[in-house]
Amino acid sequence: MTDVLDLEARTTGDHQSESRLWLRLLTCSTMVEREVRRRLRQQFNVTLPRFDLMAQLERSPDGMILGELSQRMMVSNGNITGLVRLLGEHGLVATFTDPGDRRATYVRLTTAGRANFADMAAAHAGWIATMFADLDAEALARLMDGLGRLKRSVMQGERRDV
Amino acid sequence: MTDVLDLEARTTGDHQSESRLWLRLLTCSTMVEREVRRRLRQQFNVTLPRFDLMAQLERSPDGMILGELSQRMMVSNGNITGLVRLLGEHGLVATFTDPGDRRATYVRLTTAGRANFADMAAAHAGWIATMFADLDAEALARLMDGLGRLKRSVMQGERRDV
DNA sequence: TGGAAGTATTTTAAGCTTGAAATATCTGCC
DNA sequence: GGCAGATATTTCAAGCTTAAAATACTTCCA
Repeated sequence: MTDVLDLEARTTGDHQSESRLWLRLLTCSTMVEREVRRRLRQQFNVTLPRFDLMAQLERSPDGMILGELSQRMMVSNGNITGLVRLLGEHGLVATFTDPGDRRATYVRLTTAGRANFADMAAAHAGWIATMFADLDAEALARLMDGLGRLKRSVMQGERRDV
Repeated sequence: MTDVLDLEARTTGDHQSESRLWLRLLTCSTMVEREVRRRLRQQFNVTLPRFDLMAQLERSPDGMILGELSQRMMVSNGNITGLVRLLGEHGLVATFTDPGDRRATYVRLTTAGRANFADMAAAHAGWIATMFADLDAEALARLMDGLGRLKRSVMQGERRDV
């Protein structure tokens, strides 16, 4: 049904649907992110990047190398350096050098960090559930699937790029 | 089929599906945004916030008040002040005070700004289309719909909040 | 009229983020 | 052994972003 229109689009360079979808995706993500930032600050006096870093560490009880953290969080190495230093000063994470490779630094949550994060994570999940409340299980599943495809599509493009 | 599980989830405070969906949404949005930032910098030597601001102005040929810009871009007022000053110094936007309300400042694209933006916008649409290339028309429509619901759901929650 | 409350914007201080250059260490090969 | 290239991290300067306080102007109503 849309084949003719698709062909038209590809020849004339009309990319409206994609651009509009991107705009909406960005709007959703910004709205949720702003709200999460606001609540983290108000209720836990913590910033989103610090929360995100702790969330990554929570999944690796044995610690994680800085570079891996940087990859997973999709931010620069220099960024991680500063965040880890700050969290370290607050006693929420601890670092140690890999004895087998003295270039590498491992980070892990301290006991205090883990307890602190558990509180925040529970509240966080609640905020998200509230914001997503009007989506039923099927809508959630559909979105999950569509975004999965999008993720693969974007990664595919990046691979083509290199 | 999922009713029992849903009930279980609501009683025990399990919000996994929502949290996982949020994580995936954030990943997609970050990936696309990073790529757009990179290309804007490399190919046009411009930052994403400046591009976004010009994109807003492009839709209002007669100009827009700073506060409206701030609302539409979902950023703080102070942020807009700085961006507009910078773009003004580069001759891409011009500002003038509303004669009827001397508190308000209008901004609009200059001719140079409009021309500059047209180039960038065309390239931008192409990048997005490439990144979204593996999604057919139906997948695009489905995502558009799902994100529309999500957007309304989040806004609903914010309204409840006040 | 006068002033209280509201609105538009700017300023400020603190923190995040980046890309690129610099530093330190490791690995593999001769 | 020793050196070239790869890898892990830090430093740096520039720019973005925010919330809150300050400034400037407008509106409304007694």
